Amino acid sequence: MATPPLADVDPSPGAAQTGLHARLLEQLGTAICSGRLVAGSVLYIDELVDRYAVSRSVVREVLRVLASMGLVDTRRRVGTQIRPASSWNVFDPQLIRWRLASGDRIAQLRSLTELRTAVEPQAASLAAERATPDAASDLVGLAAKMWAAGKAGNQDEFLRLDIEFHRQVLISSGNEMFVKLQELVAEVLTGRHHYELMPHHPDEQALQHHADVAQAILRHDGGRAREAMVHIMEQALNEMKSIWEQAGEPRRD
Amino acid sequence: MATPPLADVDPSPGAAQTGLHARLLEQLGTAICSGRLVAGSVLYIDELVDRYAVSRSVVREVLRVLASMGLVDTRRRVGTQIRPASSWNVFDPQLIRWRLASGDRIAQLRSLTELRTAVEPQAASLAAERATPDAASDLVGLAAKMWAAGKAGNQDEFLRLDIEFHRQVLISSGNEMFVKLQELVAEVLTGRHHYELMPHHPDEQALQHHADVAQAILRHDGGRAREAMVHIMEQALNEMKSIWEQAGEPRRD
DNA sequence: CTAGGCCAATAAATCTGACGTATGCAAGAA
DNA sequence: TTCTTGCATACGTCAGATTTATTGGCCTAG
Repeated sequence: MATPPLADVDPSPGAAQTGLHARLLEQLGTAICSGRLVAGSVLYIDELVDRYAVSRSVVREVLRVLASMGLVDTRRRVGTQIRPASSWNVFDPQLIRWRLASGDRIAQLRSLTELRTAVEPQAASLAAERATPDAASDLVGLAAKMWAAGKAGNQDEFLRLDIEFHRQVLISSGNEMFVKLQELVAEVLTGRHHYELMPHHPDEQALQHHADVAQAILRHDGGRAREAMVHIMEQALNEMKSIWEQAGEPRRD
Repeated sequence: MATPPLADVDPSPGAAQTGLHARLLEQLGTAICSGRLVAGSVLYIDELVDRYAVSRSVVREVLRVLASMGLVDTRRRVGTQIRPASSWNVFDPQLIRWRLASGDRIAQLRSLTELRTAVEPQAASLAAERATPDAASDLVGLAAKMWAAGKAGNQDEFLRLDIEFHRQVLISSGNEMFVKLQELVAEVLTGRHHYELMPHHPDEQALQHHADVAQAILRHDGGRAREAMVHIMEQALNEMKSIWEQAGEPRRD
């Protein structure tokens, strides 16, 4: 009932979305994630065809994708039912973006950060075992550049290097799932979703910890690499906490 | 060229697959994951329509789903291109199942286990902070039952309780992503995918560690909960290692 | 000979109408 | 009350047509 009327000639919400499929997917995906479409409620193909003025092909293809994400469940003679959040594939990048853009933003940010906190120390430890000498040297170099950028107060450059550093560590861990996870985190940190992000203070300690991680990996010292990374994560976790502890106020959508 | 001819009247590979959509999705998904369809190679809708004797609707809907998983990329005037493994959404449950059934089985098992090793200690720590008294008591009860089943040598029951125990810990962590992760792990452990799995020896130490985790959570002692869970993970990791270190032999597909 | 813009071939994107099919629900029988 | 049967329904699948974006070649101007 509270669903938007149509999206025929809507140019695009934030970033340009080309193609009817992508646009309808975005519409329905965000509607479900935001809770505008309540779990248990039912959609009908013909109804969507009318409401959004697109063909059945488009609607059906979108519903198939949403079903593969666990957002909906379509059955004969019943229609397409919205599934509860517990059924969603919360690791789907697309779904994560929708949730970050919705009211679940804080919860999603928290889940992702906690996951990162768990994974990166383990990744650092594995990297110490598996990193090639070249990769380890690159890490040491990156840490040095971070130090320079931090001292110079160059925040943009620092953020870029920071992300690159963590990416290299996760790649060196040799675990493809860790790498994919980092891509998600990087997207959030880059502010590609521009929600009020932390200023990202590079302080003395953080710089030292990054250097420690690089050194430990170079020396194949998994224990120290993990330990240093834990400290980095604690700091990141605290920064995030300051965000979501003050965040309880409502937002536009 | 090496792709199978058709799947029109193929009943089902392992488990019953109902509907043309599900069957074609399975076919293409496993073909890509197994490497039979090489990254970079191109498929055409009409070609698939002919080869599998299904309508364009079915093919298009399947390709949309595969695209949302990052397995393929379909562009106008070009066709549908198989994407490299680095682009895949390796957290998609469906994709994980395909990979577990393919030649990537060992690598997938390793990635998932390493991820689990990283996550569960963190989850135990968070659970110690957040678990309700009821949930914590249940955990203690579960640990006790595990002890009993372990002593009695009841392996099936032990496995069931083991999975339930870890599920409860992850649920109590309050992190939805952790829970989803556990669902994947449980699926593998249950042997629902029946690949030769470890015998799963419940030894004295493992039993003690589970009890320790439960006790620590009950007392809100995050540090000890994490520590005990680390021990459990080390043991699980070693069991897994014994699998993939001896596994280098070729398989049917 | 190179760079930039025009044009046609192509394969996906979208639309449309029809028919098949499983299935939830209710009416009727035991 | 319970079970069976039949029907209405909304998705599943099919077939064909049309539109549209893109690619790569071709041509002209520099």
